[in-house]
Amino acid sequence: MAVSIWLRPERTGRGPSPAFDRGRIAAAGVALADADGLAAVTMRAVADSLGAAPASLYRYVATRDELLELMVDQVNGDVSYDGLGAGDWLEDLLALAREARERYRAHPWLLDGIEAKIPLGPRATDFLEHALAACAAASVEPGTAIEAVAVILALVGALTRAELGRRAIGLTDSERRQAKSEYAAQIVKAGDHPHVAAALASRAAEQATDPDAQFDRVVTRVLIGLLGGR
Amino acid sequence: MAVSIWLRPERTGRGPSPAFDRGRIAAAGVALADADGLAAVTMRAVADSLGAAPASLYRYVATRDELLELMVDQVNGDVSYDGLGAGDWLEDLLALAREARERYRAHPWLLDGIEAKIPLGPRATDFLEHALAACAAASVEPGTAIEAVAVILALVGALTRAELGRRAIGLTDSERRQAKSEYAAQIVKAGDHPHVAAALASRAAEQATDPDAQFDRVVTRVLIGLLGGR
DNA sequence: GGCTACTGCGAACGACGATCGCAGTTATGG
DNA sequence: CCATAACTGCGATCGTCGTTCGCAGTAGCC
Repeated sequence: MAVSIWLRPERTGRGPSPAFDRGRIAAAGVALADADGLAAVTMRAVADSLGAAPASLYRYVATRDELLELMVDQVNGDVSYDGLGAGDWLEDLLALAREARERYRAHPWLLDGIEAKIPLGPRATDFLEHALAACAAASVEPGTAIEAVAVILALVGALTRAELGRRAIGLTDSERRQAKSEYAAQIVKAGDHPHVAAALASRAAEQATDPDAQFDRVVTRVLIGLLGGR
Repeated sequence: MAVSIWLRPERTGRGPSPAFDRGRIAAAGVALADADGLAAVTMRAVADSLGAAPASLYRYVATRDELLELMVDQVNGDVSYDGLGAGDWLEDLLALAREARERYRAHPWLLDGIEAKIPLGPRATDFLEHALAACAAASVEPGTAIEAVAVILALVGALTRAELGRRAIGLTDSERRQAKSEYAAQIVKAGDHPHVAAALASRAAEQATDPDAQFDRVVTRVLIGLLGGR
């Protein structure tokens, strides 16, 4: 029950051939989100833009969240991997970063979230003030300081998210997490994506290592790299 | 019309004294979100947990999004700034990063978003595979490689978000963005938060500089710092 | 050719965010 | 001191949303 959409095969079998497929539905959703934001992606709107009835979508997608998952994956496909592996790794990663930036620029709704905008509430401003004061002590040019703080906050968010996600992959928490875990297992079994499989395996093994020490190490490295060595 | 909640004064004046205040409402929302996720934060649920009717909340908050804004700011207040400025800037920033991590750990819904979980769709796996291959070329230990990729993606997201936010602060886009801009102007005028004011001002001025070059510079620095120099 | 597993979908349900107007309450000003 | 004005909480309600159910039609399988 509630298995991940990537493990469920696309339509095949006995009845009449389906009018659409996951790709077309995802594309319709992406078009709506690009035009009017994530909130405009309602089941009715997607169905309308496809010339179908709302209820029909549920033949392809179990829930709206799955539709969003389809949209994210669709957008993740707009990446060119040409010319990778020719130069050094730094160039490769920079190129991938640029690709990711293009993705976010073209589809800003990917960044939609509760902390999406630059945080500017009163207490957030307090935090920002202290962080910028520390940056000033590092004699960072003020123009890039606020960028640096944004990087730090995103970095912390990513590490925390990774930490929470690690538990999700390792342990069987809720059903939904277990579904994700099953898909990860299938990636490992499939054999393509060897690096991803290795990372997932080592991630499960590394579960015992101290995440706090790793956190400090990563943050320190990034800060030194970003703001200059001591 | 549609002015930011931080510019609107909390209740005062003639009528009967209000039963709650923004702080209590925000706390109720945070409690619900901590317990059952962001989706559990409905106007009815918050009102119920406060012993009030749903319609009453709209005396304190114009919309549900404003309630979420209140919640985020409330949570941003759970930060200790003690001992800052004593050591060097690196220690200060690391301490602030740890504070932020505690915040995310205590309130995981802050990280809720469309790309919140570790992306594991088929096309996302392709991207991950290429990025991890580049990390392998840099001879990063596989356990931290996937962490590094998460950092890179978050970094790109933050920079892009900052880029989009920069336009929002500088230009008068929609009404909502303009409201944020007005609050930024008030921060500058108020005089406390001098570093934030300076950053906002320089950000407006720096609008003409090439964001792409800055992007490459920041990403390169972080990558070198994170994965080792060449 | 009948059985079976599919198809799209009309109609409906419950929950949600938000609005409106009303009765009650309190500070203010003449 | 009281009338007025500006607030209060809130019952009732509206439109929209995600989702479900059952039905009529269709295509492959034995």
